[in-house]
Amino acid sequence: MIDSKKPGKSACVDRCSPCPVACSLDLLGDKWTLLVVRDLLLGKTTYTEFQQSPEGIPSNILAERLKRLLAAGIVEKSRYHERPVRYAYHLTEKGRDLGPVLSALVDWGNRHIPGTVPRGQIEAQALWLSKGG
Amino acid sequence: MIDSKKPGKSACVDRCSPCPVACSLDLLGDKWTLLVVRDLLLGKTTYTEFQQSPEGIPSNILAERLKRLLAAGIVEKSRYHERPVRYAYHLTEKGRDLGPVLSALVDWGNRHIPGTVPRGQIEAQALWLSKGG
DNA sequence: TCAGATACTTTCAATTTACAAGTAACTCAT
DNA sequence: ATGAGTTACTTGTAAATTGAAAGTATCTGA
Repeated sequence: MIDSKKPGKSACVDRCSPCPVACSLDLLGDKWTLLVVRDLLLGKTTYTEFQQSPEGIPSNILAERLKRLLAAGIVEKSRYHERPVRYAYHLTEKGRDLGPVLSALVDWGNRHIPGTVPRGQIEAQALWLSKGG
Repeated sequence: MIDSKKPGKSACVDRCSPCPVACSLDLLGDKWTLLVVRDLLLGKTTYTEFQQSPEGIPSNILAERLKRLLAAGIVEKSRYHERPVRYAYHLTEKGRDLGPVLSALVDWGNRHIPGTVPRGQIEAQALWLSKGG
């Protein structure tokens, strides 16, 4: 493993609210971060795989988000191949614990946004959804 | 009720991904939107109440987010008093269905961000959490 | 008539994002 | 051994979004 997290005794960095929702959103509240987590939960591991997702995350944003998730202890990075150097990203336990959040978003989207691919079809690909909700 | 939603046959406006997570995040994926939903779930109803939350949402952002939530059919607005005109915002069923998403964020925050106020203490104020998770 | 409350809107500097292109290290085919 | 291709990024820059502050409109009550 290459990067590590700092324990940090107290909570909310940006906003200094005591609310767990506010604190979580400081880290996760944007259009891209949870999509990277989704990809990781779906079993993707490399920079290129994340880039190839249908939403088309910009490269600089992806790099920045991976750094933040790494710093937050939500993902970890490892070299899975030397010469040429290749990296794999994986969720930590903290990251896997976001399963229920993603799961709730899938359910809400399925119920209220017509045309979204149903939970069952995602389940076929993913491991987390079966136990996530 | 003052504003209304358009049904709209298909789904994802911005990104045109079929993923329910991506579509949900197009609407909800930022630092403030879900905090307004949280306040609504906690029983707050007026513009001023939202502004008074400890996170201190900027006034222009609040106005814009309320418009978006209104347009998306997540909240509805009503006059609860004439002369002086006073407005109350409430969640629609679509909005109340975000309860599990917020609930999952509370659980994740409580588990992984030290110093956040525990679910039990929020439950005391809110109705949604007891059945939301 | 004048301070105070509610519900916003406007202005503008600063930050963030998106898009495109570039870089560095290495492989493999010719 | 040269040159195209792959992976994993970084850099530059224009455009969009945000944040902080101030302003506007309407009404109340002293």
